[in-house]
Amino acid sequence: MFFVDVILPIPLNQTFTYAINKDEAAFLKPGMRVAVPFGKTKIYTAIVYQVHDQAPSGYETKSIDHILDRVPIITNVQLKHWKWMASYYMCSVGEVVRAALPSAFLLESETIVKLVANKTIDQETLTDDEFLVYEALLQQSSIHINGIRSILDRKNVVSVIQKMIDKEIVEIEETIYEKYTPKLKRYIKLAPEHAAESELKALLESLSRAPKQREILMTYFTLKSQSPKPIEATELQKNSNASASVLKSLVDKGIFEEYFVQKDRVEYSGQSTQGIKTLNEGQEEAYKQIKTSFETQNVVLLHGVTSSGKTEIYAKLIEEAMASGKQVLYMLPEIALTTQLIARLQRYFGETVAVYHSKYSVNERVEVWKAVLDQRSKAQVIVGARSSLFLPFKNLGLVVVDEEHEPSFKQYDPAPRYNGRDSAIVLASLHQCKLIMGSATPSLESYHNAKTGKYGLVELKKRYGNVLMPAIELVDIREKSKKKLMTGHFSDRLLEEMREVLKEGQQVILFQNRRGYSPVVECTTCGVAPQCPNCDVSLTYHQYKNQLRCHYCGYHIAMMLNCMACGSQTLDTKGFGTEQIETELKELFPKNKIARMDQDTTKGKHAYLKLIDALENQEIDILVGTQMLAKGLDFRNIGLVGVMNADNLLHFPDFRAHERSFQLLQQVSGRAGRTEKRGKVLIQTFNPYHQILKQVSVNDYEEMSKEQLQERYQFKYPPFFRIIKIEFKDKNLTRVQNASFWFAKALQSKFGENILGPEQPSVGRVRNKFIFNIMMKVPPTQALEATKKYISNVERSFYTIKEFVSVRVNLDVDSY
DNA sequence: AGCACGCCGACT
DNA sequence: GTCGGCGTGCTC
Repeated sequence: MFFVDVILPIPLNQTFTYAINKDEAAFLKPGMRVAVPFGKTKIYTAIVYQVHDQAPSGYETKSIDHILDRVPIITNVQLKHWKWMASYYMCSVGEVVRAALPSAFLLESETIVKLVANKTIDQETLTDDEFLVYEALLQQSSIHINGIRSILDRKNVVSVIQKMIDKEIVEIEETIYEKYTPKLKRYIKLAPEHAAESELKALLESLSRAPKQREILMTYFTLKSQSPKPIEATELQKNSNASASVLKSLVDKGIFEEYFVQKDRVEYSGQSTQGIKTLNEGQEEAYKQIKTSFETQNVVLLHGVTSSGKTEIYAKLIEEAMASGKQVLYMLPEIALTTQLIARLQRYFGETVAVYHSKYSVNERVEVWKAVLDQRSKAQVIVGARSSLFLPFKNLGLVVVDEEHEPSFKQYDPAPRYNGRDSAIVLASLHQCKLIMGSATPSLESYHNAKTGKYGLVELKKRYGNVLMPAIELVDIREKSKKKLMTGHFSDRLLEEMREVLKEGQQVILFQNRRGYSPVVECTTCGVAPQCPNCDVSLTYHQYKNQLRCHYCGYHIAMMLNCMACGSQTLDTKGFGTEQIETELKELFPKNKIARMDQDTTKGKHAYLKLIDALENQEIDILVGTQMLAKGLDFRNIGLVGVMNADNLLHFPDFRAHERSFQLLQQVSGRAGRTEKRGKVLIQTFNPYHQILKQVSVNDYEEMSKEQLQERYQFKYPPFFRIIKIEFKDKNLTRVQNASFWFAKALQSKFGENILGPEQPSVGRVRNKFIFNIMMKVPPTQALEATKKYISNVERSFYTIKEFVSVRVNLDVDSY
């Protein structure tokens, strides 16, 4: 008897054991997929973890349904890495698998309904619903359960089908189908019986009365003589100017044969068009330092000011890793925002660059996966967002983590709540390769790690081409408004500078942070603001659709005319988002072209690119935008960057608010003046004496980090203490309250004052579920393993309490 | 997490 | 009297 332990993509922290026969046992290897029955009805895709002959006790094993792969699609290193992630981030391996595999690899069974064969049915005995199903099945032979839902136009169709099963009219079947459909290219060749030279003349004569077909045939021979490569159907059609039907008739006649070859979607057909730029002196020096550092360190932090040319240094390192035939992973925070960078890498490395991230279609992702697995040269360099670290690398030679400080490397909502940068470090160590991370404003954790010798540290303080850092000026808008020098949200200084820059034909970027400060609608009579019915937040106003929307659950309604509370028509849009700035700008600068970049205007697939292009082609004079503007955009002609209001950044209730503000302001400032002319940055604030703003204005990262790290130390925050967040969710307020207090008490008995809360977060209810959080600070001396184990134990006894079984507990390790 | 089983209120 | 609400418990 043989058995296989498999991992199922579900949040249960265990493997499941199935029976297999001897042949299967010899064939199955860890990392292959099998389809297994699970529970009463479902069939799931599972990952083989190990094959053995130890019969489990205590339950009957089921047999596997069938094998889905011929070779493992997951490597042993991946399984190791995923196990580490599951244990470090306190989730099940199944949850990691779910996040890691392209969904096309994880098929689930679907219920299919069919008529029972050869049965006469007395239609009189059917109810209306049953008749509809019956009639539909006469047409289509089998229907998907969702299809029946739409036929009957109701959600609960199971009972109807159950009745029909009882009456023996229909039967059901669980089938899994392959979601992945490789894209095929159609090729044409001459049928073998006509291939002989002697046949040719006869063939052409036979077509004398079909000039179009003859034409195609002639074109075929022309193409064939030009190059020996296979001839594509579309190519043939295009060259002979024929329609698809003419070609088809030749195929039907048996003169041509068509055949299909799998085409890979993800290909960049271009060659590398230019070598890597020669490094300048500063870059060369940094490069050498990195190399030296790599001799003793596995991780090196490259701290280089904005526009200092970090990418070229990465490129040089990548080139080197590639030269020894190794794979390279280049991780970025938000791939959609970096088309510029991808284009650059493709110029350097041509078709060896493949892009991978969650917004690609499932099929594209499967193809990249397979290309990496087979170590194909066209996926030697992978550029991707955090999920690209799940790819099946076999021969990883270098990992680059660009914009290392970006918060979007952390996944918050569904488990695994992992940090892409940190997980990449573990990945690199499993592959015994080096990792270079870079940023203009490193995260304090990484900087601290570098300063204390855990990572190597290389600094690059000069901008490329010795362009000067922009001049940063703080504008006190409290004083300005006292002196009546504000026009809407614009100070006289900002307007002055804008006019100046525009006059010189340069462009302006205005930055309006939205987080925590949205355009809320309020009634000026009774002071009531419309709330989301499902979440504890005010709805925000979206001008371009004239809607009120909830950022948390997506709820939206049309903007009302009358206040819902008092009925008066005195609703006013308060606060100021990008829309309002845009409106003001249109009045202030009627002659200039103004555009806006935020979640609203970049919804469509290419909307973002269009905006970037327009900005690059100088079709936009002033661009107003949110956070998005801060991320790695490289424009030549920005003379001025204006920050509308720096205060709402600084006052965000989070221990990282100061660090984040510094990073954001520094990054936005970096958009200004990337050419010879020195750029200018104006930061409007109510509090120009704030430490962080002063540090931003003189570019003093060093001072900022020193001061912030001191505070972190004093208040027991990372990088000195770890933070584990425990989140409780339930639709009953009292229940979550009780649950979180119970949990906190259990932890306090062991960890005392290092347990904070429970507290209701600033948005206390989302999608009709109430939320409470406990924060746990883990001192550096406290063993992390043991701490996690303790939490798990508390969680286990927590769930034995009846009242709490419905409460969801989410653990978030390093929740920052 | 799903998903089926099972026990109580509002309709034919 | 049924339908269908969601509490409870299990999945190799």
